[in-house]
This record gives sequence, structure tokens and C-alpha cells, in this order.
Amino acid sequence: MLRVSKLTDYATVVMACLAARGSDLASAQALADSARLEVPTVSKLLKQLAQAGLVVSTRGVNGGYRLARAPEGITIADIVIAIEGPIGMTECSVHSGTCGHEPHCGVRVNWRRINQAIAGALASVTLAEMSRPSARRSVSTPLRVASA
Amino acid sequence: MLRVSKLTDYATVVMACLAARGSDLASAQALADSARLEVPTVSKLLKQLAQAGLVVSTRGVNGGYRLARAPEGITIADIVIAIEGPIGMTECSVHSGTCGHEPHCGVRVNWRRINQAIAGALASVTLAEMSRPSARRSVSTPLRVASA
DNA sequence: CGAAACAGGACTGAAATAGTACTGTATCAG
DNA sequence: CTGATACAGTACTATTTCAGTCCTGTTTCG
Repeated sequence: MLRVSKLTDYATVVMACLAARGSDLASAQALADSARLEVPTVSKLLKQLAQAGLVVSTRGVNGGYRLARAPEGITIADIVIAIEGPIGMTECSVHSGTCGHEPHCGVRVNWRRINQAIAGALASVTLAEMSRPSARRSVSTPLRVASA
Repeated sequence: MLRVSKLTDYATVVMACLAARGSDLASAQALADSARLEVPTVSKLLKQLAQAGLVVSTRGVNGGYRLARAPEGITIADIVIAIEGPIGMTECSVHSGTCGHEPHCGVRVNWRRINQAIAGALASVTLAEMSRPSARRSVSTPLRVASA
């Protein structure tokens, strides 16, 4: 099945919990409770999200995490990229030269365009929308990507 | 990285080769040569594609495969689903009840909408377009999915 | 009958994923 | 100053999935 990893899924849940807490600091422990996940797992995710600049951490007693910017400014694409790395449906659409079939592969260029469409779909949904279960907004994306 | 499996990638190449041959029968061997892939791999893919109804097979001497319908009527989504199964970014968006977090998970509904957007993006590109490297058409999708 | 070609299933090695543990460092309370 | 709390970074392991291969059976044609 074409899907994101479980960790990416968890990351969106954790980020939604953080969004719900506004600018208050939340410890990994508290977030694990909210998200009903294991502490080590949440901790690992938060570290990756911090490195990606999506959350900021405060160390020491009464430390914790908070969002680096408003939920409206964080997209699902940001979270997916933070956990999984760059979005690319095929290997050759991210790294050239690893396939060996490229010179005579007629489908490569088209995959790149599909990649952009999917990245656009993920980038069009913000964390703020994700946190609202009953969001009425339909998913419409700026999918008019440049050819080739 | 968010991506389709290699086999799915190969399947699109094999399907593009079949599209190039029109309604002529092509053996697994001949397709493997065209796609520069191993025969067993291509054979395995063709079996799955046949079960999904995308190609039809003819047994016996001078047998082989051909597309089940015109390349314009086969989409990338069809191929992805044939090889990988249903498109779903998260487990819970395909199978309900396996997560345990569903009752209090605010992001589930939103993932379903993202799924539909991505499925739409994949369904908007046909095999005919995939076979044309210089296709000028931009990827635009009917992404106005129903809310929730 | 025998060769060609698809059908179906089983098997294996490699790689990615998910989860866990341990050590280190920074901050604050007392 | 000392200890407790909480994040940072690294390493490890078990599980699962993926990719690839092989074998046996069935169908068709010469």
C-alpha cells in the first residue's frame, strides 16, 4: 500500500497535540499521554521535528517542546519531509544516475510531475486544519505544475 | 522517503512498453528486453497486472500479453493499486479498528481527505500520457473532494 | 508428443521499519 | 553545590516488508 510510515502518522498526531496547547511548553511525557503513544517513540519524533525546525525545545526542569511557528504555517508536507525525507515517488526522481535505465526510460519525466502534484497536495493542508476534525474546507491544491 | 515500491515503478515501465506495441502480443521475455529488466521480475509483474484486469494473457506457443484496454483508459492509480493494493496514507484510513486511537484521534478524518487528493493525482495521469516523454499537459486534478 | 509460454505458489536474502536502551548535557529547585 | 528533571545523541535489535528467484503445473500450437 502506498502510504507514509507509522512514525510519520504518529508525528502528525503529536504535532496536533502541540498545536492544541498553544505556546505552552509540553514535555515528551505529557505529549505521549495526550497522543496515547510510548514516551521513547514520542521523544524520538520530537527530536527529528526539532532538527527540522518545526518545534523548539527547552531543556532542564520544566522544559519541553512547543511549535516553532503558528499551526497555520506548518503543513503536512513539512511533517512528512521531517520524518521521511524528501518526497519522491521513484528513486530516480530524487537522485539521478542511480538507475541505469534513465537514458531510455520514457516515464521518468512523468513521475517527476506526479511527485510535484503529490507534494502540492500534502503542502496544501496545514496543521491548523489537521487539528480541526470537522474542517469543512475541501482539499484543493495548486496542482498546475510546470511541465517537465 | 514517501514513494512507491520499485516493482510499481517497473510496472509502469512495462505497461508503457506494452502500450508502445499496440494490440500485438508480447511475451514476458520480449517485454523484459524492452524494459531492461529480469524476466522473472517482469513475469511476476505481468501476473499481478493480469489479475487486476489491466492486461490480458494468451497461453501457449506464440502467446503473450497485451493491454486490456486503450492506454487512455488506464491510469497510474490503476497500476499502483494493482501492485501495491489500495491507496491509503495511513493504516486507519483503509482499515478501521486496527489502531485503538481512533475514538480520540482528531487527524484521522483529515488523512482520509489527503488520501483522496493523492489518489486523484495518480488517477489523473493515463498510461497514454506516461508513454509520451514530452507530454506538455500539466498535472491538474479534480481535487475538490467531498469534505469528511 | 514436445516445445513454448503463462499460472501459481514457495522460498530466500537483503533492506527498511519500529521500538528500546543507554549515556551525555543543560537547567532549575532547594 | 547537589540532585532531580528533561532534552540530545547514539547504538542496538527484532520484526516486517521488499525484491528477486525457482519450481511445478497447465495450456496451446506445431
